[in-house]
Amino acid sequence: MNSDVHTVVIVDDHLLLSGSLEKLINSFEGFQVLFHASNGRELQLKLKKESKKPSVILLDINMPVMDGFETAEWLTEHHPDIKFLALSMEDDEQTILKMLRKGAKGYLLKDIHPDKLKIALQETVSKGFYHSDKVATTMLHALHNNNKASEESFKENELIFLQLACSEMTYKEIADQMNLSPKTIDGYRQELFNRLHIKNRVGLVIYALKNNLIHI
Amino acid sequence: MNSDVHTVVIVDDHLLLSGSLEKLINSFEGFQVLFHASNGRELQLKLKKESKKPSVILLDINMPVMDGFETAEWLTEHHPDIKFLALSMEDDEQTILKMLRKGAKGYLLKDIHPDKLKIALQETVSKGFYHSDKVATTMLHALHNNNKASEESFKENELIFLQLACSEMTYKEIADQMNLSPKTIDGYRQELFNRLHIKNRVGLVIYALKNNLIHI
DNA sequence: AAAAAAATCAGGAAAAATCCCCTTCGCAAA
DNA sequence: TTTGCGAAGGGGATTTTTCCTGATTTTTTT
Repeated sequence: MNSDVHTVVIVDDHLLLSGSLEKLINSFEGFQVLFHASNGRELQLKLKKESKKPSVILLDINMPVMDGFETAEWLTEHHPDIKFLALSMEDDEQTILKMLRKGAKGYLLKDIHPDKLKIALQETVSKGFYHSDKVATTMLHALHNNNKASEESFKENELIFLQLACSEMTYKEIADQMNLSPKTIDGYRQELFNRLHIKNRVGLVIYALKNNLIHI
Repeated sequence: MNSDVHTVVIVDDHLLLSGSLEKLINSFEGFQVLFHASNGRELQLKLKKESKKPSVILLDINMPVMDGFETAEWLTEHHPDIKFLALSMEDDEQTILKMLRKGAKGYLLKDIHPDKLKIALQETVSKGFYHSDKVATTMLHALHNNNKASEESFKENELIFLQLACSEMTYKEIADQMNLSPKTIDGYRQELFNRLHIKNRVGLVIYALKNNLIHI
């Protein structure tokens, strides 16, 4: 294994994808898969054990135990020298931006052509980042109307309320759970209805689901 | 290409998965990928054009244009000699049973180990089917309490109501839409609450989402 | 055709959700 | 110091949801 071979680590809970992805990447000239992990926790352990550090990490977002967001934070904090690319099926703006803000050097959708993956890996090691046209467009779009971003950014309590609202709890029960007055909860509700242009609690649930604010 | 090589076709809209899966399958002794399709419609066209018929088809469920269910029906109808395995991330009982009823020779979860895929392909060509422990258990479970199945089977109007209830419409508006009295709608609601053990409309929405009765 | 079962619809009431306008408090900017 | 702002909370009214019980009509079974 000579020194100009770049090593890759795959973090994904779908064994079939990570296993076959390994075959694909090993077929790319100049790239070699070092190991897999099926979640962030496992990645932490294996990085500690391995003496060799990977050139690039392919990081899935939806994983059990420790998901892509947490893992991205940890990587940026503890291994700022290792570049990582997010790899996900979600193509919504919020998710993409969130991963890029957490330090991802690029964002790959799982339905890209295998050749694109090769290009992404090559550019990541050579230029330090890779942004597909779609992601670049998304970033521009986000910059362009960050006014709309305010509509879709939530305060901590709003997020908690949002998640509890997507359950069978009554508002009174939610108020108890959050140690707040039912009237305060009513305030959160009204504010969100206005901001998101929705008419009732079902709309709230649908919104939260569509925007990956909760997952069921 | 000698005659004891079994050919495989992959139907999946995630190019990255199907592309890398091809590498994996080609590395299995005795197996060779014939071609891909990214949905059922494309499969139809390519099967017509190709003179060679595949031994096995790996069929994803969630696809645009023509999904796995439709494709399974078409295959069973027009190519009963081609065996196909369902390949999906959904592990809920309803989906598994639905695919098996439509003629799938097995059901593979996308998080299986690559070695399992090899075994599945081998058993499918040799024995004609492959059922993992998990799927076998699910089938037994389904047979065991098909009473519960009645809990989870819906009449036409119940399904329509369920879908409309997952919107911002009031029950009165739903009644108008369905040309029924609001009191009838109230009856549907009450009946579903009892049968599904849920307490309010949010529970209904969550249930519908979890069981793929609607998709947003 | 008669009986049974299922679907549709109603009355009435309590609980929850929704809406609108208002007060207080703390904190920070002017 | 005053002014302004946002978060927490309140009063009170209306609409919608939820629940329970019973009646009528339609469909199915016998």
